Amino acid sequence: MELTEAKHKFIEAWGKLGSEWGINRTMAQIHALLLISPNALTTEEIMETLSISRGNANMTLRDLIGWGLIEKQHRAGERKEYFYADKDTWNIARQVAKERRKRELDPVLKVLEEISKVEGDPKDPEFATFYKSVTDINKLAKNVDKTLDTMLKAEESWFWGSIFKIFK
Amino acid sequence: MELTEAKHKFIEAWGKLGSEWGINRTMAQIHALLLISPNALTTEEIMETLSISRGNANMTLRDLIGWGLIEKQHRAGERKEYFYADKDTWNIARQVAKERRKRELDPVLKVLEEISKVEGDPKDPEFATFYKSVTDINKLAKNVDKTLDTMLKAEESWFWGSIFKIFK
DNA sequence: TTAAACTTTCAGTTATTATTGAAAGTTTAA
DNA sequence: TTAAACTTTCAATAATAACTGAAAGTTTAA
Repeated sequence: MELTEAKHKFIEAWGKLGSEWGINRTMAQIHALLLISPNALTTEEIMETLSISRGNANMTLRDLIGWGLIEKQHRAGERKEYFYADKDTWNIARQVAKERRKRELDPVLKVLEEISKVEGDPKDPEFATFYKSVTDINKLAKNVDKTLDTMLKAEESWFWGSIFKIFK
Repeated sequence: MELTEAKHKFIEAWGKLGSEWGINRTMAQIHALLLISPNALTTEEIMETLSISRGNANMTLRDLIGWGLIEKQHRAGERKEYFYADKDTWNIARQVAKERRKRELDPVLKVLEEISKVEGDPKDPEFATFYKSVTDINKLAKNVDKTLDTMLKAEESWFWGSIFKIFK
C-alpha cells in the first residue's frame, strides 16, 4: 500500500462512516484530510484536494469549527486563513460526544421527561405499555447521559482503564 | 399531558432522533409505535396510524425484522400478519449496537487495519502524521469494538453496574 | 481612497434518499 | 381451479439534503 492510496482510502472511509452516522460526507472528509495533514491547509488546498466548491468548503469549515474539531490559524504577513485539526483522538471522540449529546440526546431527554408525566389508568393496557416503555427508555437514556458525562471529564487512559476492568 | 398527545410526541421524537443518527424516520417511527403498543399490529393499522403507504410499511417492517427489533406473529385462523416489538430496552440497545457494529464499525476497522500497513519514511512528515493519526484512530476503534463486545454479552444490570463503578 | 486578496452568502441546481401506488406474486379455502 | 385476502416488488415521483458558483462583503496595504 502506497501513501497516496492510503490517504485516499482513509478519507473515503471516514466520509462513508460519517454519512452513516448522520454527519455529512464532506464534513467528515475535510476533517479526515486535516487529520492526516502535518500542516494547516488553506481553503484553496482543501477545495482542490477534495474537488469541492469554495462555498461548500467555506461552510463546512465553519461547521467543523462549530463542532470544536478544527481551528483557524493566522500567519504573520499573510491574508489567507489556514485550518488545522486537533489530532488527539481522545479529544476528538469527546468533542463529538459532547456536541451530539447537546444537539440530540438532551432534547430527547427533555421530551422523555415531559411525556413521562402523562396521566392515565394503570389498568388500561394502552396506558400501561406506553408508560413502561417510555420510562424504561428514559432510564436507559439517563444511563447513557451519565456515562457520557464521565467520558467528557475523563482522561483517556483512566476511562479505558475503567472500562477494561469490566473485562477483569 | 394526555395519552394520545404523549404517544404522538414519543413517535415524533423517536423518528427525529433516528434520522439524526442515520436511521430512517419511518423505521424509527414504526418501531416507536410498536414499542408503545400493547398488542401486535397489522400492516394496515400501521399504515393508517402513521399515514404511510403500503409499500413503505411493508419494506420498513421487513427492515426492522432484519435489525432484529420486531417479529411477525401469526394468529390461528387469520391470514393477516401481526407485528410486535421486543419491549426490553436493553435488548433493543444491544440489538442496535450489534447491527451497527456489523454494518459500519467492522468495515471501517478492516480499512484501518489495511491502511495501517502503509509503508514510508518515518522522517517524512506527510507519512508520519498519516501513520500516527491512523494508528491512533485504529486503537480507539478497537477499544470501542471491545466495549461493544462486552455490552453484547452483558446482562443489563451487570453492565451498568460496571460502568457506574467508574464513578466510584 | 482604491484595489487586490481574500471570505461569506445564498438562490438555484444537483444528488441522494425516501415514499408511493399499482401491478405482480403468494397463500388459503371452498 | 378460482378468487379473495393478503404480501411483495419496483419504476416513477416526491422530499430532503448537499453543493455550486457567482456576486456581495470584508480586510489590508499602498
